[in-house]
Amino acid sequence: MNTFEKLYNDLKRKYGKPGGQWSLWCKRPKTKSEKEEVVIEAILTQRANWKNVELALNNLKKAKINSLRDVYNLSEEKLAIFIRPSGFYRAKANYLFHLSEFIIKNYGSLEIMKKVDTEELREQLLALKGIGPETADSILLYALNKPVFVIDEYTRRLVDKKKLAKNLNYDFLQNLFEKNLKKDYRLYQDFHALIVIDGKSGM
DNA sequence: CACCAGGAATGTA
DNA sequence: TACATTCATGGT
Repeated sequence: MNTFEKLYNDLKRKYGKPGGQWSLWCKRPKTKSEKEEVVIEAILTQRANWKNVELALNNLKKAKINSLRDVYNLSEEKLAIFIRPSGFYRAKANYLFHLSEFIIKNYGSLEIMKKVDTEELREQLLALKGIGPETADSILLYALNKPVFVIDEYTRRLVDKKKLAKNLNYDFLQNLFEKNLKKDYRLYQDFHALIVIDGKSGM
């Protein structure tokens, strides 16, 4: 067992199955609706406190906006009002609207989108405004069950602290984790969640 | 009251 | 390539 597999086992032993905010993202299998919720949350959670994401999500649910198609049928202005608590709301409304438009118009559903090659999907997502590597990979991993390892600030801190690498570049770290782990989306989902949970628990 | 959270785009040198 | 700034709300 290598360093990365050991690290996963340690975190798993310490925190168990990822809960709280992660119970949905790490749920398997997810319903169609749950996958779409993950896509929406992937945008809302950018540089935001999860509590604020929940407030925004509740606003959407109260307004019966539960799908990407619902989002696409809204105006950006109305969307912005609902997601206001998540911060950067004008920018996020714009990002989320265009992401929904992209998925609905090009694929119609996440189930059909999932059939496309992972690298191609990643390129397409990265071409959209407001979607960088972490958000793109979060959507691929948690909404489409594609085996791509998500890198974030907590991952960088952990890699730095454990001295697993000196280069903290996104693509480098992603490749580092992927080449040292079994290519399994379930492992990637839980591992990344545990890294964030561990990072937030102080220390 | 100051600080900051699952980022990403834009501007400057 | 490498930083600095901007976007914004609500929790602590």
